[in-house]
Amino acid sequence: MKKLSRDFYDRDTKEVAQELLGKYLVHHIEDQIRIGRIVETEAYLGGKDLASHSSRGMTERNKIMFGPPGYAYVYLIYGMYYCMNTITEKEGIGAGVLIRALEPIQDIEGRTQGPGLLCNAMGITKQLYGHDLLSDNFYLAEKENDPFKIIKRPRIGVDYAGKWAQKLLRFYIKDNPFVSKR
DNA sequence: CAAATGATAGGC
DNA sequence: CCTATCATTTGT
Repeated sequence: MKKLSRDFYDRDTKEVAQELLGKYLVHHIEDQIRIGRIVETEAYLGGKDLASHSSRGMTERNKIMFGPPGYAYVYLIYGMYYCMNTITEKEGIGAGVLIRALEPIQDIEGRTQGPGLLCNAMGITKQLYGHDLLSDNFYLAEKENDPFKIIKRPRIGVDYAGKWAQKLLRFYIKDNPFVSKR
């Protein structure tokens, strides 16, 4: 499988979010290789996007978002679940793409239809915070040639973000059963 | 609909 | 320093 290059992430966040659909998330754990196909993403912009952690400036938690593209931003939410993002665009922007759902491909146990569940099933924890996605044990890989239709919807669970909550920054593969409900 | 559960951002 | 809040999930 072909690893995605740094250049892939160094582009407009909305484009990266859409093109991430269908690609593979690969995590080597000891002698296992866990692989999931990305079926749902959300774009989190830098600057004024109130739904993004980066909208209130750089903090101890989100500073990795302001770094160079192609790194993982993993954080704990609601005290019990991890969420994983990939950093996009140039250093200093603070943008990224949240991986919301995966289709299990290999060595995956449990459900993957939701940001918290998928991290659990993939074995993603905060030890992968700031991890380079071009490394050998944790990376994203190119998709096979199989076409699908992309649906655009408002993001989920970000009602507090005012008008930003209604923007069409959530993307998923049409008719894929592994996309999260709601 | 509410609880579980802990890091953290922002107010004091 | 304190505490309301949160890019969630599950069960009643």
